[in-house]
Amino acid sequence: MSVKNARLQEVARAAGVSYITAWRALNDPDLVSEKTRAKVSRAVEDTGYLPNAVARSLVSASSGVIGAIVPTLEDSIFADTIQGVADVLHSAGQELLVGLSSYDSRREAELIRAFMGRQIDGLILTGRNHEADVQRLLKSGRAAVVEVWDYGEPAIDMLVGFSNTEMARAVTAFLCTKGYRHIAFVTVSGRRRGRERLAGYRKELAARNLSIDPALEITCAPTLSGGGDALDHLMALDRPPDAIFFNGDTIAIGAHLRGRAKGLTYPADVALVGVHDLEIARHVDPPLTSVRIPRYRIGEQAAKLLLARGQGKSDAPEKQNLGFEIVERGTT
Amino acid sequence: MSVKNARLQEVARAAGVSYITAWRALNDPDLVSEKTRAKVSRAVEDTGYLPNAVARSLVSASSGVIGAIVPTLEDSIFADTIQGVADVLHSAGQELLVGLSSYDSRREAELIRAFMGRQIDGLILTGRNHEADVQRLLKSGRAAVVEVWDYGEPAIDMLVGFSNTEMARAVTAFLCTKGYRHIAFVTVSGRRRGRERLAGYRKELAARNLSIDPALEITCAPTLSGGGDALDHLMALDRPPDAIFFNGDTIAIGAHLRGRAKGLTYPADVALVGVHDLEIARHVDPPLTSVRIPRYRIGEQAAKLLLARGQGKSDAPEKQNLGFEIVERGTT
DNA sequence: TTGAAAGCGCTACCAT
DNA sequence: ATGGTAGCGCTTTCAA
Repeated sequence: MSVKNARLQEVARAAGVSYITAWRALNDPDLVSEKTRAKVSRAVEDTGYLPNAVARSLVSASSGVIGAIVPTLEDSIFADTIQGVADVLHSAGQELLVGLSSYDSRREAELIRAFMGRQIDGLILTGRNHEADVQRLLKSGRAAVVEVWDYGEPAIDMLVGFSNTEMARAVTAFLCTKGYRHIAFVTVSGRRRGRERLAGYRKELAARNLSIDPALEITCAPTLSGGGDALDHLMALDRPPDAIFFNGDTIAIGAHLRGRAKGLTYPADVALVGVHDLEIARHVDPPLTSVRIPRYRIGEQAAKLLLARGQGKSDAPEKQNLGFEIVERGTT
Repeated sequence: MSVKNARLQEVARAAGVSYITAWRALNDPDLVSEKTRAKVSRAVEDTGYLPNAVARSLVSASSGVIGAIVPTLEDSIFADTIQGVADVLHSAGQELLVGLSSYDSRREAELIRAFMGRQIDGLILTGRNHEADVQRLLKSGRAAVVEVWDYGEPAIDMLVGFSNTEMARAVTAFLCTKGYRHIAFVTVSGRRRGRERLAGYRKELAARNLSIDPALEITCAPTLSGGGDALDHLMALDRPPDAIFFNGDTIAIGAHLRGRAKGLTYPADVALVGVHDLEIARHVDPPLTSVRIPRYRIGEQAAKLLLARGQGKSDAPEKQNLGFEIVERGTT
């Protein structure tokens, strides 16, 4: 059963040509006569030869592999980004090594080291917060690095995303403009991005001289139920919010459905905003106001930057702020 | 900026020991004196040495990498399986190469060849339908293979999943038992799994002497809107169905929301069943009857089989039927 | 406990 | 148009 792969040497023997000729027939066919080429490709068929990309990587010091590290694939958010990366890499014949950090920067660091040891050509990292130990490695230039999802300073090298702080400010400003004054902010526990957005929310309230009420800043589980629970909690306060900014559509939709079941009306009883603009946001009743984030494009662009860098097209650090868009619907 | 990685030779020099001693200090530390070990690990620090896993793979003929090919990450279905795979592999220090086939078996074949050329230790494939050209390669034993998601015959080697045909039969039988007699089946266009399930649905209807009405077998887009459109279409028929079996919760939920907006009542006007038991199924009103599929566990088990095979723990083909469970809720 | 050297399969540079 | 060979960085076998 377990058969060792034929090497190019075997192919050459089977074709009755020298090793180097067989090599050229495959890698530089113009330098080889028609007849020889035919013999070699028959021999390839017969032997079931498949080039050993590991040996190639060793000598060429470039692996044709890109690494991408995201926190999780369990919500579709980062999965969409990975899909974008994979689609671009496929067209360039590059492979994709995926690492899941579970929002743990130590685990991320392990993955970075493991990937670097495999001579990856490029690395895509989620966020700009990485363990101190790996900073030197990341900046060593052994692999091109793109940080994604969080546009800001400082960056290791290339950067593709949008500003979380700006986004949270913009949403808060939007709600204020609509007349809401007592705005809650709900985030998923233990995630850094939530903290950055919280800062934006606070900044905007401060800029408008609105008070920051700690009772309105809460966390919940990253599920529909979690969002529902957050809504229950907030609406039971002595002074419930008139608007709730959910840091994610999943929890926003969870709240929406829970509230509807309890007889709440949006936005009369309370206004709701989510983030990500998942398809479901358009399909609940009333549809959910949300923020469109270019999840797939972030991945696409990151991969394109890596490919361009690989071809030496650019050596200057590239930074792309892809922005976001508030999509106003019935819940506000 | 771009600095070449230190080789073990440099480390040895910096530590003032021979190459092989440095090697042993890192890979077989018991064979080396305490003092030497300390010197070497200091030298590793100083040089920023990171072992070259590519060179290791070349000589050891084993890469420490597993490949997994799924159709897409765009619905969370396969993303959950990948997450399961990654979680298991992480604990074993193996890396994960991900390939997305877009439901295209030629693209899958390309990915298989590319992955095999990289000397992967194991390969996880979605489904049992693979291009003829790669069958030989898959059976060559160069990498351990697990097919996932579709339990049945024949299999290349190992197998983890559940029977699509049985699942569709069981759902159809469940609906018949509840008294429904005019059951529609909605599947997403162009996906093989849908066809297998269609066969199960037909088989069960035939077994009960219920007529198979081609007008009730339709396809739709893989979105909430697609499901809504399917509902509209079916309910506008001269003789609309009394129950609809949606091959996926996304389209089922889309139909559910569309129907509610039009004033339909479930199950009085029509019964709905989905597949996958996404969290949202429990949160719509009335909650959606669905089929629980062990998506994450499929990935976990597949990875575990691969690891066990790698350690030579088993060489017999392993097949695991993880089953499914109909979760009855308010829409039936 | 330490050392020397062959070789994994390929690419690239030297030839003829 | 075809051929020989050094060497990528590591693991492993044989020796001391």
